[in-house]
Amino acid sequence: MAGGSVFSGGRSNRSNLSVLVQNQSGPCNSEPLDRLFLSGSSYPFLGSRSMLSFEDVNVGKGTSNSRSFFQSFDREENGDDEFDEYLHHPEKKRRLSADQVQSLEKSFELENKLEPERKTQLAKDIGLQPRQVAIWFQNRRARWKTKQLEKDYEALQASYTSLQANYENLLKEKDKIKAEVLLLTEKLLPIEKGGGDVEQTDTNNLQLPLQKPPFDSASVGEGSKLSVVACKQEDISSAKSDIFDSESPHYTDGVHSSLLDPGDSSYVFEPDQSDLSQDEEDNLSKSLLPPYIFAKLEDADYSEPPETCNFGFPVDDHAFWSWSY
DNA sequence: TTGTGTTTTATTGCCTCC
DNA sequence: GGAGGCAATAAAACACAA
Repeated sequence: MAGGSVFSGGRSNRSNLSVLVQNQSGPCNSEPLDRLFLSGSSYPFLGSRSMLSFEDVNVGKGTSNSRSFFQSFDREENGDDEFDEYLHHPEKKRRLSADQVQSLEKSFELENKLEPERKTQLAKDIGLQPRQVAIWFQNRRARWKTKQLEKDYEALQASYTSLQANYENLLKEKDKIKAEVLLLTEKLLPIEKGGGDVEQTDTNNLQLPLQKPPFDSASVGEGSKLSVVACKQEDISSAKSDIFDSESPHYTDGVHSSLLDPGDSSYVFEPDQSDLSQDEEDNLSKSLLPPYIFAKLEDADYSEPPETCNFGFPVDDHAFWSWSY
C-alpha cells in the first residue's frame, strides 16, 4: 500500500504493519514495531489506532470523533502503560470524523491524487496517519470511478433511447412517404397505360390493359414476368412519365427488386440476359423497368417490408430499401 | 432487539513506472 | 527493486425494516 512507505519506507512493510499490529497480544517488544511506534518524528506512526476500540472514546453513531482521541493520545507521552493498554484492546475499525472527511473531500476535489508532500501535510492537518489519508484517497477514487461508470452507462442508455425514438420516427415518416408514392403511382398508371390512344379512349378505362393483359397469362407463367413481357410488347416506354426516367438511380441496376429487397431474388426480374451485351441490357432495362415496376407495385404488399430486409435487426429495417424511393 | 443490506475503512496481491 | 496505483476482498460500522 502506498501509505506504508510513509512510515517505514517500503511496500513490503505494508503487510508487516498489519501483522504486527493485529497480532499484538503482549507488550510491544518487536524491534520493527518499536521503530514504527516510537520514532522521534514529529508525526509518529500511530499504528492502527484508528482500528482499535476504546469503549470510552466517541462511540457515537457516525459522529464519532476519532480525531479527539488521536489528539489526546498525541498530547500524552505515549507512555508504556497506556500504549500497552490500548494494544490489548480488540481491533476495531473506526470511522473518520465528519470534519476529517470534509477536509479529505475538499482535498479530493482539488486533486484526486496525492503527492507525498500533500499527503503528509493533509494527514498532519486533520490528525490522521498519512497511510490513512492514502487509503481514503484510494477508496475515494474507487467510489468516484464507480459513480462515473454509472453516469456513463446512464448517458449511453439515454443516447440509445433517443436514437431509437428518432429511428422509429423516421420509419413512420418513411411509411408515410411510401404511401404517398404508391398513391401517386396509381394515379399515374392510367396515363402510362393509355399511351397514344388516350385521347381516343374513355379515360375511365385506362387501367384495363394492365388489369386484363391482352393475352392469356396462364400461357406465360409468373404474373410478374407476364407483366414485363406484356409491357415490352406494347412498347409503352414512350409514355413513361418523368417519375420513371431511366436516369433515375432507382432503375439503373435491376432496380426495384434490389430496392425492395436486395436479398430476395424472387423479386428480381431475371430474363436470361447472359447472352445480352451491356447495351442491350441497358436498353432492355430502360424499356421494361417502368412497367415492371407498375406491375410489381400492384403485386407487392408494401404494408410490410420484405422480411429479408431486417439484416438481423429486431426492428424491421425499412430504411434500407425504402430510402430508394 | 435483531436480521439484513449498505457504506466505510483497511488489507492483499498484482501491475506498471522509473 | 522500490514506490505507488488499482481491483478484489474482508470486516467493522452503520442504517433500517420487521
